[in-house]
Amino acid sequence: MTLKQSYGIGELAREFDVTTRTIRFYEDQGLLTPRRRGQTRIYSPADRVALKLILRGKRLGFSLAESGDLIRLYQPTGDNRQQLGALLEKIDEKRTQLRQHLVDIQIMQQDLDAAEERARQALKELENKESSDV
Amino acid sequence: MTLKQSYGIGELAREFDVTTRTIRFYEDQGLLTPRRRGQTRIYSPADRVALKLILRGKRLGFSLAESGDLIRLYQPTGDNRQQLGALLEKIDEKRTQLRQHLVDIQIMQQDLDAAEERARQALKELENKESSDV
DNA sequence: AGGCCACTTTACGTTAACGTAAACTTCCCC
DNA sequence: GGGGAAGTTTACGTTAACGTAAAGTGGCCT
Repeated sequence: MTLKQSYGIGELAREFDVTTRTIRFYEDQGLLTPRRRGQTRIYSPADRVALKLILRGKRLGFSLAESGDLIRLYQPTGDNRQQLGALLEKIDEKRTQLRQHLVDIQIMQQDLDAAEERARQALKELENKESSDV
Repeated sequence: MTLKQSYGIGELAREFDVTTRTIRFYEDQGLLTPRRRGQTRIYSPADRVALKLILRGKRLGFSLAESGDLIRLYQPTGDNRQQLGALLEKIDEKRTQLRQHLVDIQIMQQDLDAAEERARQALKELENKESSDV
């Protein structure tokens, strides 16, 4: 068995730990485009990848609209030079944004280091105090 | 001149490009604690740092409540062992979260690389087509 | 004194991203 | 053939994070 060809809505919901309501909402926003068998939705591997991307975007503080942009970046809509140019620009924008994210994360990590250091120091002092209390 | 001792609300708003409404809202949420001169707010360097942290958190997709946690991590509330233990746990949580962020960013950067590659390839093909059109 | 600015409080409005409930169909199982 | 289980549509509700408007205060300038 290679990879699944299609997924049900509940299946995806379980895998990514979201509700079916959420998945349908993303479709409503134009982020997912499942086909139908009768009236039930059938999701392709591409839909699954898109969903993954949306959730990753959420973790990084991207809005659904922004994630929509990203999804469209990966779909070969590239026809004329105009669009391709705009595409490259958008990619560059996102890159800049991600770089800022990296900086933010590094600063936060340093802050956490400092906070941990202070906490450990405070613990040490408590212990010293106790041993002198004996 | 070393560093400013205090800041006005408009001053901070300009520096960080937010509205005064936003700053007052953060105070309402307990994230900032300016003192008063008469009825106007006076912000300390610590408030300014907190505001910076909040906005950095926002860029990373943190809620105001989460940023509130972070702010409290940096304030030496550390009194008893209980609290210090809980503090260290929280720090570790945040660290884990930041690590996930890093992974997310790396994946996105790779995706962007791939998208750019495809776009450049598509451009190339357009050019080839044109040169054969002459 | 008049006017302008920066500040204040109070309070209702708004948007994104879903939650939740109701009422329905379809299929499968025993 | 009755009853889950999983899917559907429709629609109103909710929360976070502010926006926006109205009405007032205090200082400074000329």
